[in-house]
Amino acid sequence: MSPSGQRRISESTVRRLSVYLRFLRELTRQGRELVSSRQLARGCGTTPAQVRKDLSLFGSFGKRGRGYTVDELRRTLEGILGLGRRWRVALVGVGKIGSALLGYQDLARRGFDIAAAFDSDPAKTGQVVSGVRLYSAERLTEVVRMQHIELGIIATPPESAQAVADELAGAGVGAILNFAPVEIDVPDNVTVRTMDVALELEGLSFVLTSGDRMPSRK
Amino acid sequence: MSPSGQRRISESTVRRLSVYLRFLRELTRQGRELVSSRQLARGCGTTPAQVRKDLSLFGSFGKRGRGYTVDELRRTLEGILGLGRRWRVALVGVGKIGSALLGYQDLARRGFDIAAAFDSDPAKTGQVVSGVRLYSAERLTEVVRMQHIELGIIATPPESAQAVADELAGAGVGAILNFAPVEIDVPDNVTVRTMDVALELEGLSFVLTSGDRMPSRK
DNA sequence: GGTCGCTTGTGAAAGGCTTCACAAGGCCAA
DNA sequence: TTGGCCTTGTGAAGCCTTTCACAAGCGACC
Ligand SMILES: NC(=O)c1ccc[n+]([C@@H]2O[C@H](COP(=O)([O-])OP(=O)(O)OC[C@H]3O[C@@H](n4cnc5c(N)ncnc54)[C@H](O)[C@@H]3O)[C@@H](O)[C@H]2O)c1
Ligand SMILES: NC(=O)c1ccc[n+]([C@@H]2O[C@H](COP(=O)([O-])OP(=O)(O)OC[C@H]3O[C@@H](n4cnc5c(N)ncnc54)[C@H](O)[C@@H]3O)[C@@H](O)[C@H]2O)c1
Repeated sequence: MSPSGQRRISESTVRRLSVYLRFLRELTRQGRELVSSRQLARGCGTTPAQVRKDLSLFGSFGKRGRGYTVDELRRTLEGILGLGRRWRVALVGVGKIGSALLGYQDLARRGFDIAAAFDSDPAKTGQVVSGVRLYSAERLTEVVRMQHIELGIIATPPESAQAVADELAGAGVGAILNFAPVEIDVPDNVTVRTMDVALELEGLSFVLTSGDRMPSRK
Repeated sequence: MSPSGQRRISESTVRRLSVYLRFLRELTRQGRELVSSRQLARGCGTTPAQVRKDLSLFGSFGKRGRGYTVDELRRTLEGILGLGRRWRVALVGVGKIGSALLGYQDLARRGFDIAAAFDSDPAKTGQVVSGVRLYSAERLTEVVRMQHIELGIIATPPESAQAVADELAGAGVGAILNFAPVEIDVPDNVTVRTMDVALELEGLSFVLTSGDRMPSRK
């Protein structure tokens, strides 16, 4: 899929590719057949040149004078992002946010199956919620290994997050999405991304405060 | 707080400032008094030079040979980020994720009070959940104006997100945190940040796929 | 007071990302 | 076939961010 083996792709490019993909899926639903870099840019909050540059890092997918075939580009992006398969995900911590995620169908729609959930609260284990079995946290390593789970989501209180991350990493998980508002350390062969709601709000607070109702963003 | 009026501060800097702040609060809880740029960097996943450069955009807060005073730097960052006050937030959409957010105490702890929540489902309105009154979505503009709410959180299905954003913007909200996995358009005087869980997972999928599972260990 | 070890603040260099600008190519109508 | 119009793909330029490297400042101890 990527033409020249090892080009370093920036995180911002990858993020934009995901946004393009999200938009392309919407266009597919709408039955649109072709899309230009300009339209893509408009729908994704970026510029046409940026769209073309992002895509050109992986190959030539468009037709001059015409644009891109929605369906073809969608499949191409899925390939680039590694979405030509389904991913098995472990959810750790089935409290308020964990339960919401368990019932969140968009994850499965986009290729991520929560294969098992874990909680340290004995009252919760054993249940099946949204079709997912809830295991005791003690069985994490065992079940993750058995089910060849490659992604983990941490939805426990911050105090437990590091310990959970250690266990996920030890069990062979390659990447972790962390909802606990703390920085966590993992070995170099594991990737962590932290989503912190209040931190995002703080960013908005800064924008409103330093106040220059800025030229928006691109 | 910012020494020279209008320097443009990048989004990545602001994000790191929030991370530093989060870490400083933890150090405060631990009773630490001083912290160096190196320790800050270690705890926040960045480099000492980056920490110093970020802070230097706003002034000189440390003491050579010693480091930074935890408490002082914490308050300084709160000031820079506009957290020297509390923010009133409207939550729109009280479903699975909206309910989780209503019960999420970290928001209030970090300065963001959900002052009102809105849902289009008549069965939900009128209730008080986690101390927050649930209004009919029809009253959004009215209540947002009345209560001088400046921030909005969108937690409705993606189909409604744009309409809700329009209404929030029209009601005077200056910034929006959007949980619906769609790009939304707003006037230039409004800032939107979208949090898309599956999009983050896609980023992890890319990393695992393009897979130079790094040389890792030393 | 003087020396030593440590850390900040900051110009300058390096590196990376985005924007520009345009040649090349596709489509269509005449 | 030709001309007009449109869009891609891409080197190069421009801009921005990160990293480097070091003078200067601080505290401690002799
Ligand atoms: N509630 C929200 O809307 C929200 C939003 C974003 C992030 N978060 C973060 O997500 C995390 C969970 O928040 P919550 O509101 O769902 O809390 P919660 O208390 O409702 O749920 C936490 C769950 O984790 C379980 N748990 C605790 N330690 C565990 C361990 N070691 N292993 C397995 N399970 C364990 C608990 O039994 C509980 O069920 C927190 O870090 C919070 O900051 C919450
Ligand atoms: N469930 C999750 O874990 C999760 C996580 C991240 C993002 N999201 C996103 O958050 C949004 C909500 O997801 P959910 O799972 O909570 O769905 P949900 O169906 O449980 O809740 C949606 C709520 O929004 C209300 N609503 C619909 N239209 C409205 C309108 N115009 N005004 C006010 N309220 C309206 C509905 O009555 C319902 O209560 C979706 O966009 C989803 O993609 C969900």
